[in-house]
Amino acid sequence: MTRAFDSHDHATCRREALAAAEAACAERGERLTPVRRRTLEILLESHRALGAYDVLERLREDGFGSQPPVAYRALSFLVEQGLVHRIEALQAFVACARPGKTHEAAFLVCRRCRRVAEEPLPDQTPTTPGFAVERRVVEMQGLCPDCRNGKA
Amino acid sequence: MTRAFDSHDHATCRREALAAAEAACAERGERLTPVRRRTLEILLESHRALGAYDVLERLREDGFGSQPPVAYRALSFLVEQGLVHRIEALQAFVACARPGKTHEAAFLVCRRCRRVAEEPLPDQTPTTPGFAVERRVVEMQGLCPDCRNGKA
DNA sequence: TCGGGGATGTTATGGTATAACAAGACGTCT
DNA sequence: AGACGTCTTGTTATACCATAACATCCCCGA
Repeated sequence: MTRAFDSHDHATCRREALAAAEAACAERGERLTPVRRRTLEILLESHRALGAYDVLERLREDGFGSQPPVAYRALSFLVEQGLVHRIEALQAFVACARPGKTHEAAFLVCRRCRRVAEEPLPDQTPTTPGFAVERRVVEMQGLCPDCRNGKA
Repeated sequence: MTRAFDSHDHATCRREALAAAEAACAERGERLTPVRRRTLEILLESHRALGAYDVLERLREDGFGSQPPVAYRALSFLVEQGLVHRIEALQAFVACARPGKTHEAAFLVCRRCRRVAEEPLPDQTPTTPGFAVERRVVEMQGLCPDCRNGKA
């Protein structure tokens, strides 16, 4: 499922992700309201990480509120539901490649095109006795195949 | 060397780290100027991550410049030299626990007290064919032993 | 002693994020 | 239907994080 860097049928990819998101929310009794849904759609248009203000601009164009909390709230909701991930090193957000269940993942982040692929996180990650790990941030920054070849 | 969460002789810990930093700079022909040295000392006072503006305030009190670039430039230099690490998830900086050679590390980051321990990074981290990893960000967020016990 | 490069300082500005409050939508209980 | 509580959306205002651009200074080598 590291489709971010591979050519694939993106229309289907998007449609499936949206359907999975709807199913996940329904199952949990959470509401995928218009702003939230549109925010997810915006992120699903590409496998790229977008800043909150990029998302906000798109939402404003679509007639939603134009102030930062509008975008941050929708993004927070989607992150809580595991439908979107925050890429710490970019301070940006990317749609989840495997929605449906909340999960942790490692990310391959292209510094040039900002596309992000998701990989499974090893069971074992470094720790030290007595430290209670709550969240694991694993991000590999570098160049994706296309950007290495100057294709993108 | 995960001393951040253990009691230890911190005066010695600090002194050794500073000596190692001086040695590293000397060897490379880099200049550990007064602002840079003071910035490192400030971070070495604790094993906690400090924001750039916290550092700046301390520098200003000590008679250095009071504008953000003063702190950011010193921090950038120290990060380049491997004497300080940036914690992406906190947008903050912590003195390196093993100065002397530039290296990558995994970090255990306490969300309550902001103390940070450094652990070796596994040789193997997730990737995908064709992706050229340039930098690895591995940060475990959670609660340190003291904060779990309400001690700190 | 005259450049020249690097370091330091400034002003100004831009990007990221949240607190606090007002108003609206919606289910539900009576 | 109407009253209530909760969740959601929207606003204003503000705080925090970061860097571009330019002036000055300092030190070293020619």
